[in-house]
Amino acid sequence: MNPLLKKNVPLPLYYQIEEYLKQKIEEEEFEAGRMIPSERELSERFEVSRMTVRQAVTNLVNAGVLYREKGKGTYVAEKKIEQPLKGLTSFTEDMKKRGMTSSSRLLAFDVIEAPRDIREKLNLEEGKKVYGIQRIRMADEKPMAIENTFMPKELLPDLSEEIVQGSIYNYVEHELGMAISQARQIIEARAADEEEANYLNIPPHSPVLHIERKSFLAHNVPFEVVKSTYRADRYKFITDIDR
Amino acid sequence: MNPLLKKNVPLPLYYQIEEYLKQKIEEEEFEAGRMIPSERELSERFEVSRMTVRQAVTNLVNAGVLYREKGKGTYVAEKKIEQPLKGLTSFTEDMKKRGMTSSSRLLAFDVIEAPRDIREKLNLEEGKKVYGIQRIRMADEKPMAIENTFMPKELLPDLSEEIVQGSIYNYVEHELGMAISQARQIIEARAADEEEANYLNIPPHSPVLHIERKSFLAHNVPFEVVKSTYRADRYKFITDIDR
DNA sequence: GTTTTCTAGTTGTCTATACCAGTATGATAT
DNA sequence: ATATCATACTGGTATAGACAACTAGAAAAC
Repeated sequence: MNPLLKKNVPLPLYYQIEEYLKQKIEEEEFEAGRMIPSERELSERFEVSRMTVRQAVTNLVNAGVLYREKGKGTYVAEKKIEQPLKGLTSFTEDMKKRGMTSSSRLLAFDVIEAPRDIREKLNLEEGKKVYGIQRIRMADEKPMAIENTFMPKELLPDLSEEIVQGSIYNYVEHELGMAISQARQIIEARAADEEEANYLNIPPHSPVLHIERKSFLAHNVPFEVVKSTYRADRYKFITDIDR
Repeated sequence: MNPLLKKNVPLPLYYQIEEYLKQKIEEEEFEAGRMIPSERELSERFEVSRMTVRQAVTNLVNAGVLYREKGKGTYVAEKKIEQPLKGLTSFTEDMKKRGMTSSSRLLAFDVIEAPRDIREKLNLEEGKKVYGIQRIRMADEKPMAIENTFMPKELLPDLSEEIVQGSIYNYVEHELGMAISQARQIIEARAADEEEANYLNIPPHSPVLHIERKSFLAHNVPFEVVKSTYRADRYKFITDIDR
């Protein structure tokens, strides 16, 4: 029996071939732009039919790991550019990816009646309470952003300052079992007002990057509105687009 | 011969089956959440082998149109929510979506030796030529942004002012048959310099939104670098995130 | 009535084969 | 030297069948 594949294991052969190919690419035995063995070659080597090899290769082509050229061969694709901000990242994760340490100073943790714009953005009725959390976010010990977070009290009845000091997203996803599925961000340039300039330790009227993020749970339930003001001299927003 | 498929036409059978299924879904003969005929049923109806039907269905599953449940059947997926600004949009499309008319004033259309930063971003060797295109972008007849586009001459040897006045993306995709697959954008806030303020008709040192976009063709071939400067009082950047 | 077993139907995996359609290369004819 | 052709590769499409894994419901056993 061919020792390359385990035929007594419940893993499909095509899946094992996928793993084999991915590993060889990882080990750079098959390099980007180089051809991998042909389908017929692989089918002989693994002692499986060519259709089985094709299933493995097709999956990797769909995943963007390989690409085929008719009459020529199948090649290893260039790695996709790294997705720094794909998905939702917390400030902490974001700074970590940028190679900076992050810390934060809690300025306010209140339960307030939702102001009108927040109420509308969170689809709340008049009089409903929200958490209003204000923090200074620091990167490498220096101020990076002011962050104002609003979340409906009814969705998180037991939110505390301690939890806020840790990872709110972690708490929501793992403790409460709610998944944040989508978000929309609106990004604009502004001039810092006196208060912002003061907190961020920059001259008044300096340009700042203002980001408003609205996050949704499953079924498009609004979950939070975060208004952030970043120092423009320290922060650039990066976003990748796949078509 | 089975009249449902044209066997004397160069279109693959699996492709014709895909089209058939998509049409039935479009016509709501197969509704969301409802089961489509089984693979065996389809293979009999079309008088093709089941593997051919599977190829069609697999493609639609990968495209998110259908989903399979082992032992039960194959179902029509719910339509995805429309992504307003997902994907790469041209200035024209962007303004259209925002309900504004767009126009543009060409300030420069040059072929120049690539400056160092552009050369590095486009992976070009020293001395290679690039198009340098400068435009004022107007929305509702008023200045909205300054746009500086750089594209390698070798990728588009026959680019002309006329093409630039139209849709470059259209030209690239449909005339040249190259597909733009990915892009990265870096967004930051700045204070407008004298020249920018002048072109955009805003006070000097006003905040502006600076967006640098780098687009890629297939296989991560860099295709263009666009540096845009938007009036912050008129433009907000919106981005949606799916997890 | 409740539980278990059977059965028919579904998708999942896999084989062995065939022929088509592009590509590259070397032999051959000009 | 330069075309042209033959050939031997590559991936693309398609067949007919087999058995496995899973689901739902009907039939049988209790």
